[in-house]
Amino acid sequence: MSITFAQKVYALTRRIPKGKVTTYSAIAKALKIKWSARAVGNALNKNPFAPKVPCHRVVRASGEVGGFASGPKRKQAMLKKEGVIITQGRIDLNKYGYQFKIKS
DNA sequence: GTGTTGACCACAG
DNA sequence: GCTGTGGCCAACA
Repeated sequence: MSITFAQKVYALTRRIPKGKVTTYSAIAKALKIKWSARAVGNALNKNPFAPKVPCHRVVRASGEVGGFASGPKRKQAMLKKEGVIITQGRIDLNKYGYQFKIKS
């Protein structure tokens, strides 16, 4: 059984440290498909690993929480609980923006 | 196999 | 800052 794109997304999402957030683009980049954040969102949307994969830690490149299955409100509250300060529905990617290690 | 949809991003105006 | 356009990917009908 080969590792699929979605599997990689889940693996990386699970890797996100607490109190930090990442963007779909960041994950896409880590997967070498930076031009396809859509596929990342699609994989997370299905999110078969719902409780295992902290999809709420994944936000848009603009810092907006974007959309979530259980409602963005729900995710924002959780992020805030983790220590992420959200302002006007946005997250300071400058401070909480987590970046995956990308091999050259 | 084709067409549409989707939790998107980047660029131009 | 917003709108419109083009683009890639995966999954579903």
